Amino acid sequence: MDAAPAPDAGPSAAHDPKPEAKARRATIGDVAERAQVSKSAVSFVFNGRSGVSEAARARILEAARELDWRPDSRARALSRSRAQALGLVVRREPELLSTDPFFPQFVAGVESGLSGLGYALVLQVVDGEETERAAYHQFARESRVDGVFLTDLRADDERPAQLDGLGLPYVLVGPVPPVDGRPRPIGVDDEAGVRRAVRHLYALGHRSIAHVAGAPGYVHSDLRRRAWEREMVELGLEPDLVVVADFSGASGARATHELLDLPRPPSAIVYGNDLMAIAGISVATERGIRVPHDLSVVGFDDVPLAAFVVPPLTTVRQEVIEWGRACARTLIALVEGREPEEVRLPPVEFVVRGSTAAARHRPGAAAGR
Amino acid sequence: MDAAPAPDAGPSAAHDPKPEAKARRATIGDVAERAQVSKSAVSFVFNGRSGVSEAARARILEAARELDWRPDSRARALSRSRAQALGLVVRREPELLSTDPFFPQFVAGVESGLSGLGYALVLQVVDGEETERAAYHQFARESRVDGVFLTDLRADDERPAQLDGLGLPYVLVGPVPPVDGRPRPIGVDDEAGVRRAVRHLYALGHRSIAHVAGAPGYVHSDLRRRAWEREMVELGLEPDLVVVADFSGASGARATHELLDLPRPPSAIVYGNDLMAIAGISVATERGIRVPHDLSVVGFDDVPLAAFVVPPLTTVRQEVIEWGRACARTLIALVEGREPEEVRLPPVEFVVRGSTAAARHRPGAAAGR
DNA sequence: CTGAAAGCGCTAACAC
DNA sequence: GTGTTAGCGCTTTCAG
Repeated sequence: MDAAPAPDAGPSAAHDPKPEAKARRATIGDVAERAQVSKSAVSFVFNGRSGVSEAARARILEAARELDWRPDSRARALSRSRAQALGLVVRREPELLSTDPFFPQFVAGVESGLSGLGYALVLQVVDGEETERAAYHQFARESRVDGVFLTDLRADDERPAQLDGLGLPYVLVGPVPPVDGRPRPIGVDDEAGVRRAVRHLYALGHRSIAHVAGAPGYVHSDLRRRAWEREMVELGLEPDLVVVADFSGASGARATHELLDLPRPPSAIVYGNDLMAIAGISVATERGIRVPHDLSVVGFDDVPLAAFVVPPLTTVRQEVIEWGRACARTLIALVEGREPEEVRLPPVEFVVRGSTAAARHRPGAAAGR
Repeated sequence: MDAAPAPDAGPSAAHDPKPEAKARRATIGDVAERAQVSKSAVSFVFNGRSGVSEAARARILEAARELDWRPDSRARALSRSRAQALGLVVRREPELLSTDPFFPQFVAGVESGLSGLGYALVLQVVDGEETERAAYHQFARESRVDGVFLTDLRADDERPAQLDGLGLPYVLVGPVPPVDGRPRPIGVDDEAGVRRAVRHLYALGHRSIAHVAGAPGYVHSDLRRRAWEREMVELGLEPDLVVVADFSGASGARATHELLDLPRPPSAIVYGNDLMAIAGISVATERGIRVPHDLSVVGFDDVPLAAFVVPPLTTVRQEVIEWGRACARTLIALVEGREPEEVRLPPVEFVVRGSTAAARHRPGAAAGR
């Protein structure tokens, strides 16, 4: 208590970051001066433009290093009329947020696509349609970002039209059917994954294969459901055992009960995601139905836990990180007015683990022919 | 091939957002003109400062609405010398990224704390120490953000010192012991959760309680481990059964094998997180050891799946969203030079499910006394 | 209470 | 090749 006006007053959570290093941050002018060149020369060097002699260039780089100077992103953004940032608006129900394997992986992929290109990723989490719309509006009107990723597309999604109106470039992320006049969507082939799952079960002798669908209205839920339907039909089976759930564990449990309560329960279930599948296994086990002996189960996503539940989950895996990277690169090309490279993503992978097995012949079950 | 220089050339994923609406975005000048006032009047209104008559104020708001104008964040950032953005650098190994329930929830919480305050969240995912350091450096030197969240603190973490050097404000996120001269950390009481888990098992008659620790070097891993140790000692038990893992499912499985291979395997295991615990259950089951009949298991995190595995996992839950919100508010106060409010987070919750049960008296097991 | 004017730090024409 | 200069759109003194 002897240091008079103590610079650090009070036991707060605050942290005052000016011990004395409040020395004005270097600017492009300082660098130019130190390197004996004009500001534009410095600018040119840091923007990869020609027109600076090798000698000057070396001095500039050296001066910048000595001053630890980097172009101020705010000033740069203002004068280039570009934010140098890309936006991602995530709309999620609380329960799904921390379960969804997509979001973190996608973000990681996007980052790796952005890396070194001078773009930042601006994230916004919203909880409803209204706030979602407002988020895009704000991104655009405040020039926070130069473009956005559109994920979790819904049937009749209004966001593409909204963004067109706002003049904000975007990439459609997901297994979305292309629409003329719209940017081509970037996504993996969910359909192929589901079809392989159904065929796999068929090959194991299953003829009564149910589907627990994800939240309706989302393109990826509906697509997975239709893929199941189509494959069933192609195999000559009736696609009648479907329960609509919402991707949550609770809904998966509920749907499973519903299916198992049927007079003729299915011998296999294809779930719209792993979370529902794992909940389904839990429900079956609880009811004394052994997986995979009495019931085969397939998930979708291949969450890291999938390999560690009992029994290990047979599921469909996508390379989400790769996917995010491709989206980032495409969006950058887009906002910079360049032609994006053709995107070619690895196909989905069908991962067979312990939750699927040969169908047991149950008397009374709808066996083949 | 007849439309000469077609404005939309090629079947690309690109999307050109200028159908004609390239109408120059409104600026503060347009609003001022329309409202018959000066630019500063508009600025004052949008910054909540007094000095504008009610009439003028109303006209300004009306004009802004008509023009759909919002202050340009880039220009505002430049003139206020503030980015109006907060940064989060996430360093994660690929496998853990999509499993970790913390990250998405924390982000959601931060967003809800930011909401309406005009700050954006800038995210960066990095994969190593070097890129991590570079990320903070870049955030600071380019003035991308006004402050950052520091998560996943490590013992002897160099980031606080780095950020002090860079003059970038931060909040420490986690169950970190406070250090004088540093901003007070914001976190929940991991220790209490682990201690409750151990006491719970003790009350069930377990005397041989092992711990599978998370990645060493992280404050939260070490804290959980020490909490287990301390509680064991207080209960008069020997804290000798500990295996160091790394939070991944694979490591949890390995650690579990190791413990079960012991001549006198534990009757209960407290894991550093749910993922390892679930992998542990899987391993035990595989080996013919029934959970909870032969082995009790406790996790940490309460991932959404925890309730749906077989058996449902007894675990410790934290209110991560609430936590993120508090961090956001504190950091904003910090960067704005205000005194942050005292943070009071809800205590951890111990969730008892089906993976713990009374200890079975095994002959030869180290029973009480 | 209102208006004019000087920046914020950088980019990009445009002369030299 | 290199330097000069005028903005980018907003905030914020400082006169009126």
